[in-house]
Amino acid sequence: MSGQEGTFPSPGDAGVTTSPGDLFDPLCPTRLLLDRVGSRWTTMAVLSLAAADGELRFAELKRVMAGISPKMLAQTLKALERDGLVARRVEATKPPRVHYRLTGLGMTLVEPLRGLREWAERYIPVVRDNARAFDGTL
Amino acid sequence: MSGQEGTFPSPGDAGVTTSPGDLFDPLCPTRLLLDRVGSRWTTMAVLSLAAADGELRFAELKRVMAGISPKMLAQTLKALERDGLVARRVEATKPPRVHYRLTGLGMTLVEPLRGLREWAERYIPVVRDNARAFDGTL
DNA sequence: CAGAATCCTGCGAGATACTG
DNA sequence: CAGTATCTCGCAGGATTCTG
Repeated sequence: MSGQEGTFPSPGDAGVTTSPGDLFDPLCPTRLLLDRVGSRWTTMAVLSLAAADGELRFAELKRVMAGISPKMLAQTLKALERDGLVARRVEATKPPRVHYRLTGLGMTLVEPLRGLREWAERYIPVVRDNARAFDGTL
Repeated sequence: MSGQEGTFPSPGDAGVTTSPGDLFDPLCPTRLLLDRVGSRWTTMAVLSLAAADGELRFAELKRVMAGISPKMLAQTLKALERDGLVARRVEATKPPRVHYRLTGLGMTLVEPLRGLREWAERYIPVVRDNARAFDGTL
């Protein structure tokens, strides 16, 4: 767990692929992203940490992300840490306290996510109406 | 296959909150969005249709979305049509031709998606490096 | 408190074959 | 060509229990 923290890219280096069909390719960036962010828990964890605007402990996250099992939380956090999106800080007290926060990299993900979320809040009601209408006329 | 509500032991708090924690709530817009767009195929379909900038036929989509089974394609398209994101046009020829295109609503989704995609193309390499480094120092 | 280990289950999703 | 119908299997993900 060395410094995957400050490991920022040269913003200049470009994408690998640009055609959408490559989503099928396991190496396609967008596919890789979806493999991670496609999960509810991952997204929720990032959004929760972003909302906290600082650190949250395991139990706090567990409370905020109502309904998540400790297993899934640990798993989700580990994946995020592995990817360098979340940083883990252990306080070596007798009952250990572990704090999680978004890394700089993790924070860059918040904006695109917010875009999705804004879309959802604006249009999902329409989508629900569509779906109901569609079902009604079946 | 109509309503899938009630699967959750909704906790006592009946909140109309907008905090990210609501992703747990089956009614949360963002959750609903993730349930749809979280899937690779759905995203790929929208992106493919957006890239085509017009209509695509079933077989064309099948070709573009390499590797998808007819079942998954039909399923994905039906869901998108149900949500009003994609429009279906049937040409009643002897071998029927069916065309799909994004609706106006569907097009509004492209931008947020593009945001995600740009993030992916810029940062996924970093993420991969982080993951490899993380695994290496395990 | 933070997590690891274990068991169990539903259904997401692929492959295949068939029909209008 | 544009789908539907079936079967199967993997594994995500929930509940539960245990430990440092």
